[in-house]
Amino acid sequence: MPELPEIETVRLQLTKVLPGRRVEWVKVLNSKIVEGDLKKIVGLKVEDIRRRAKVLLIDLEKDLTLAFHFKMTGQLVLDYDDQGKTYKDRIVGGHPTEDFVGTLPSAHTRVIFKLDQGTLYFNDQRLFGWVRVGTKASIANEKFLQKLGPEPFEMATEEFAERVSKSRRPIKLVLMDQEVISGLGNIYANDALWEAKINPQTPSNKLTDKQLKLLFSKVKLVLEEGIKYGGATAADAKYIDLRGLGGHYQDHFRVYDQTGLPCHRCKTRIKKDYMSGRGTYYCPKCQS
DNA sequence: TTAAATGTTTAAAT
DNA sequence: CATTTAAACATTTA
Repeated sequence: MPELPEIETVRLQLTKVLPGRRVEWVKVLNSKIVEGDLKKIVGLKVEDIRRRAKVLLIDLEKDLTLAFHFKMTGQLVLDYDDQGKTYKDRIVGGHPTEDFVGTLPSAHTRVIFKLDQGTLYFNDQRLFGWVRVGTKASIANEKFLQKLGPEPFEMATEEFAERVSKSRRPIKLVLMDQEVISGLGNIYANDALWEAKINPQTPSNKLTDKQLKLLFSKVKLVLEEGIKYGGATAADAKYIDLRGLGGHYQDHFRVYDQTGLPCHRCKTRIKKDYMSGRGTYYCPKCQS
């Protein structure tokens, strides 16, 4: 599920309660998604929680780091008081499913981290995600993190323009290319292009300086808004209002998942095509 | 029954 | 070599 804003939302939530907690034990329910020996972190205290692109990083004592990638359906649920078993005692983030509010561990729980206070569950129904453990440096040096392009909020406009305009590929695919700019996925790429009035098929090297500059500002705008609203919880509105958890960016989608609805600018119906197998939403009039 | 889903990797085709 | 598309991963839901 998650893109940069959804992971950032989880990070902000966990930062409130996780630092200082000690790991009592770890139980791996599906070893397929785990790399490294999670036993290494037993007895260690959580020090910091970071994010790089769509990867959540939990730093512990002894210079160790846990790295989580949620891919399409990963989620973290922290039952922070061990009060048990209702959503009232939980922090949830990631792909919204009934696991947020049901009994844990669930059928999709892959790893359980028992803390001195609270329990953290990593759930992932499709098993695309992963959890890795290693020294801070070894995690940072892994191929996946190594290849990532700059963070949108740490990149200069000129750098964005230079990296993006180097490619002849369609701009939407370039925005989603984590080696060019990291953190954008299908929702925010679609929405940023609508904001900038650029057709998703436009070859990146055909964009004018003006368009590149505008696009970069819109990229940051939609990401900021995603973070402001706590990320997107997709169409599963049933999980949104329990505690105000799960995020509300879906109420602010520009074009993503808006097929057939009127464009907010010109009322033309939003169209859906496919690019590289991914749903691509745009206004055929103002993004022509 | 078929299609699609907020992601990434790999192989195969252009 | 650059680029593109499709398939793969595994599961659920419309």
